[in-house]
Amino acid sequence: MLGFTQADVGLALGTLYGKMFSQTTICRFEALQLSFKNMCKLKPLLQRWLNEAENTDNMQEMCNAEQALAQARKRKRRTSIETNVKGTLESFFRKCVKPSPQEISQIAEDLNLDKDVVRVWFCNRRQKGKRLLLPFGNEAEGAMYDMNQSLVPTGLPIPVTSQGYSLAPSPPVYMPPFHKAEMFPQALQPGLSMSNSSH
DNA sequence: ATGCATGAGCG
DNA sequence: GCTCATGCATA
Repeated sequence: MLGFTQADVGLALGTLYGKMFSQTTICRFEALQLSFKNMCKLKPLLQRWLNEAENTDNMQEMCNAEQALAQARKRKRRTSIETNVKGTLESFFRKCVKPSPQEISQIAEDLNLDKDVVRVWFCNRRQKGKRLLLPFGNEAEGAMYDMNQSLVPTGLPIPVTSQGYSLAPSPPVYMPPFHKAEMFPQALQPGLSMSNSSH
């Protein structure tokens, strides 16, 4: 509504509070795709920015990129994994969310991929499953990760394989007492939705 | 908007 | 090596 892009906002947060953020992070914030903790941390900053943006005329300055794109080409190039290979990785993931280094090597060999690519894939896959689904343990996946006994003081027997991951997550006896709308009400208010109204 | 990657921090 | 916050590069 205010005519700012996600990149604009990320940049403005930098000149405004010192800490800059990328378009990616702003996007993921809007889509509620960050961890709960991460969302809580960023919300106040974005809240403040929004107040500023609504009550200020001259904000354009802050949103002008003057980034020094003098990046040394050190970063590894993004490897693109074929969709059928991704499917195979997914099936491995369903069997075991946290394979041992040996198992990773085995999988990497089977799929003709670099060991580190497979390792990072599993890291990212776990993170992806965790960030959104954990708070709303309805669709099974999120609860699969850190089933610490500390959450279940009754000492329920949780089946765990020799690798240390649980195969059959017993239904959480502690239903999270909150919902999306209660956590980030402003994200659902029609007046604040930032859907692109152009093109 | 999202996939693969980096790096800090923690054992 | 893992998690977690974060982002470059690309779909």
